[in-house]
Amino acid sequence: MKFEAVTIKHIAMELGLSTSTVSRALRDSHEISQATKKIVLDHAQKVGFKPNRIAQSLKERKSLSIGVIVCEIANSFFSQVINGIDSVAYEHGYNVIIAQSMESAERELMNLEYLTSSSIDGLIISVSTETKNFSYLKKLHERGLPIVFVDRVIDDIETHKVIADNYRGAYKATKHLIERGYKKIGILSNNSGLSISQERLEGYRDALKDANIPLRENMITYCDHGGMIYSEIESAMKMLLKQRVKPDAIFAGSDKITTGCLRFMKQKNIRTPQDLALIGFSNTDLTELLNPPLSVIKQPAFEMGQASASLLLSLIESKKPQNKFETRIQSTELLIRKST
Amino acid sequence: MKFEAVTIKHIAMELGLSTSTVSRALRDSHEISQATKKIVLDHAQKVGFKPNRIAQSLKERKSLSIGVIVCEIANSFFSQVINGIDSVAYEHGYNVIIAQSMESAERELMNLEYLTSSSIDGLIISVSTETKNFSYLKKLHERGLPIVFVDRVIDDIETHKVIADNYRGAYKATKHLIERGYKKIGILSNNSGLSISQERLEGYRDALKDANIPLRENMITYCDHGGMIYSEIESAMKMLLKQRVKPDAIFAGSDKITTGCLRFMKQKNIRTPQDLALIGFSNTDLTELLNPPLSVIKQPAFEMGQASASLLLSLIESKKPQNKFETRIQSTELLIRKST
DNA sequence: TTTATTTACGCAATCGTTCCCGGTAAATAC
DNA sequence: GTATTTACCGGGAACGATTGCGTAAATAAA
Repeated sequence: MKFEAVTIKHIAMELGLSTSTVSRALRDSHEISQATKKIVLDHAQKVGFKPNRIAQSLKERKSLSIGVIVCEIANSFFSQVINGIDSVAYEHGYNVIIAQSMESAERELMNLEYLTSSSIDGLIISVSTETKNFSYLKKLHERGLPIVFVDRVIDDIETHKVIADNYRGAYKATKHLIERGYKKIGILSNNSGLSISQERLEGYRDALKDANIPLRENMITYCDHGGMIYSEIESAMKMLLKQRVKPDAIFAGSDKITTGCLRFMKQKNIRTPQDLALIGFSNTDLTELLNPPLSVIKQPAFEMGQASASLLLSLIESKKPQNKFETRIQSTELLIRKST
Repeated sequence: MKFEAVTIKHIAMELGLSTSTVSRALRDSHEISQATKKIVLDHAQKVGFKPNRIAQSLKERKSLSIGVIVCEIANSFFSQVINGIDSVAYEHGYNVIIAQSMESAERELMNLEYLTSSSIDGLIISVSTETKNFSYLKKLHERGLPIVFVDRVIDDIETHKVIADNYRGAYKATKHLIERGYKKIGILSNNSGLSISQERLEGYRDALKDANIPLRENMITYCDHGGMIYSEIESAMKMLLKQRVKPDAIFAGSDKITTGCLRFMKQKNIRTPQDLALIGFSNTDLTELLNPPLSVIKQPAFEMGQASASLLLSLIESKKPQNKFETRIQSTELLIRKST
């Protein structure tokens, strides 16, 4: 099935003009008389002419579309980020092409190759938990592809980055637990390779230190797939709970891990917060409706998406290569509810 | 900033061949000798040649990308649908370009114009609650743009449609409430213009009829923006509760309405299910963790996305214009929990 | 009246691929 | 030894829009 569109050539033929005149008239060039412009514009309107963006892209050597790679769309945090990206991109006439890595480095690489086959002007990416080899990304960056990292960043690559204040978020959450009297705080961290994990762990560590609570290494567990697989949360929790000194509170390192943790506790009939308190990073707007209403650290996901899109667009539209890059750190919000 | 890519022309120059030979070698044409093919392929591999999709699109007159318009990405149902679409599209080498209507007919139209300016090969759309005028969509369809409707369909336009079994879902939910002893069942329907609303309302009506419970028209309320605005849920609930015959159960017509309803009940200290039972359509995977765990009708969102994508691709890739269209009705799942 | 300048438009190249036509050599058939 | 086929490759025209350059006519300046 073909969708036959009206082209500039058709208009030129029908009006007995050249394609250049039509093109210029449509772009309101000063080289075309008002009379001709009117004729062209009216006719274009009548036949419903829409410039072919593909042809424009080829000519202008840009596609007016940006690629976005996240681990999963159906994740409240990332869907909000995408929402923010979309809002800014749309205003500037850019398309947003979305791809999901599903936390797989292999799928991420495939998406990367796919998106960059000359069809995107820039990339916003939040790397997968599995990603250890950044060489392809680095090569793309060196070859001049504008890239902005959001949430999960890579230190090695110098470009704009947009993150939540993970350190302070984790610090505040841990401090809050301590103030509530919890001293044995277990942590279910995301994959240890991720920037967010390291920052959040650091906030946790410092909050304990500042409260003079000794850090127990066996209170720290990792969910290598970011909670994508429920069993890893299960085994992390089991590990924490079978120790001689059991935790009295849990700090969860991501959206999926937080809700997964609650699911585990419910299954095992562990009461919250009486038996075990729970706080975690989360961006679902349902947390206050949960049982118990969950204390969470909420990230400004929508704003992060907006920021990364506008940074990317500035990169794309700047004439000369940039070398001054910024890392935007957006503050998190601590919402205290019944679970702590 | 430009991102200089290797072209077929570069390879031709460096190898002392013509562009046609290189192109044919890369496409494994029988007109090229094995030796030449190997030389070209090796060199292309070495310099990291990626065909320019924009140029291919222009030449082949197709963009290998499909447009998706939903009301909101950050909605569990639609993000799952998109996930399904993405999975199929990706396998077939298609890009997915996503746009959000935010339940606004105006934004929907803008998205439509934008996506169809020759840059998409087909469209998957779930119309907004506000959409009353389908003429633009119809015109596009008549001009040959392959379109598949998902979830919220338009009867007037004959093409493939993918929906959940809204009628049976609503019927089962209502029947379940009746079996539990609830007889005064209020309904918070989505916008009355939507196909899903009508189908769900019909299921509700028939279930009451089959149980010989008289239908009270004042038990039916509408949320015109699909729960996008919390206040409409609030006023609908207030309306239901101030009647002389108050409902003893609520059936909510969409994801946002269901959780909004629970939010309202929590705010007003209405106990569920003692004071008021609640069941609704919802696709969040958190419903069992809510307080109380929510009984819901769950739609096969991911599968619906997959189905609509494969139907669209079949439409796109069929040589001749189709005139046999199917409406795929996928069954819903009734999950009974504590709220009823 | 002659020359310079402006106005308004057409020609043709370009972006990167693909593909229809050829063309030339070697290989085979007659 | 000629005719025909086969294998292999290049030239060049598309796809649709943009734009530098050239040029006729119209106007202004000399």
